[in-house]
Amino acid sequence: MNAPDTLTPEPTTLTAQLRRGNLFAEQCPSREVLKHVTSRWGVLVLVALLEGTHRFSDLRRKVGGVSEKMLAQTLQWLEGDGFVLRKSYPVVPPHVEYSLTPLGRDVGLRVQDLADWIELNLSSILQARGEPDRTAP
Amino acid sequence: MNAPDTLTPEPTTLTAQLRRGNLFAEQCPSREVLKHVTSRWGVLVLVALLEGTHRFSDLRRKVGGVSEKMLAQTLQWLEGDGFVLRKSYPVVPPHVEYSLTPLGRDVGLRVQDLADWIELNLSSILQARGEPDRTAP
DNA sequence: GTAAGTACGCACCTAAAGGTTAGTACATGA
DNA sequence: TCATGTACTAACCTTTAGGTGCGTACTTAC
Repeated sequence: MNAPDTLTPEPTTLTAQLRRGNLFAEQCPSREVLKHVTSRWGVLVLVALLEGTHRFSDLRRKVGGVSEKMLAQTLQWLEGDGFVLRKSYPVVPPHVEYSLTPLGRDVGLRVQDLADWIELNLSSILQARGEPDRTAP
Repeated sequence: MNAPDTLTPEPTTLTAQLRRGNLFAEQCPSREVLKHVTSRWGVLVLVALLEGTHRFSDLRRKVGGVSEKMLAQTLQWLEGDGFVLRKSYPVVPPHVEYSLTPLGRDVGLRVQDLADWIELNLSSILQARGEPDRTAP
């Protein structure tokens, strides 16, 4: 099942592999992107922004527990990857709006799908965990 | 700290919130599960196991860059959450097989969906990043 | 007059993730 | 006989994610 490296199981070219990205390869840039998207706050920010444009402090209030520093950093990561669009208005009390790019909406949906699944199946998971399901009646 | 508790934005009961899980709530156990699933190696292990049962060292070889320690720990996390089934045969060179539970297959599929999307759209992302797309001809 | 809100940057610090090395108890192959 | 593979654990160390607090340049509201 697990193929020794001597034989290439899939007939893909090197460039095709690079173009596609291969998460199993250690040095693949896709690992970085995955890290941003699945980071502790990245997930929550993406899901939050799926609901629409938010300002910085809106996000801060919505995502329970983020520090300002991490929120800023996460937004910069996601902006750098082309998932988030930052629009700042040069008014005197700062005003900045964050929204998702089309690319961001795409990942966001998949992340949300995962997040929703976990939320919905939480009690099953906790039961499997052996931790008595305290949510049960 | 955040969100005045005085106003409840959504008319859900406390038990419903607990049963469902709410990732935006700081102390919700779903955060833990999400952490395991979206951890650096958790993602890759889940995707790898979707292809079928693997032995420890098969996984180690397949997932580029994992240390034995982290692989073991990740597998224990996922086993603890009821996503992974560990079957050990008490033979003299140790033999252990890892596979997904039905619950695990469910999350795995969503994680794979996300992973696949990133792999496929990698070059668009890298372009958005401003990093010249080195995969282009 | 001052307290609060805005969107951060900077500096410092802790906790946790992650890596490295060694060791185990045998069996098989060179 | 020595090396290698197996599935780990324990001890130790490094790196980084993440948190805390401070400052800012104003404005609005109390």
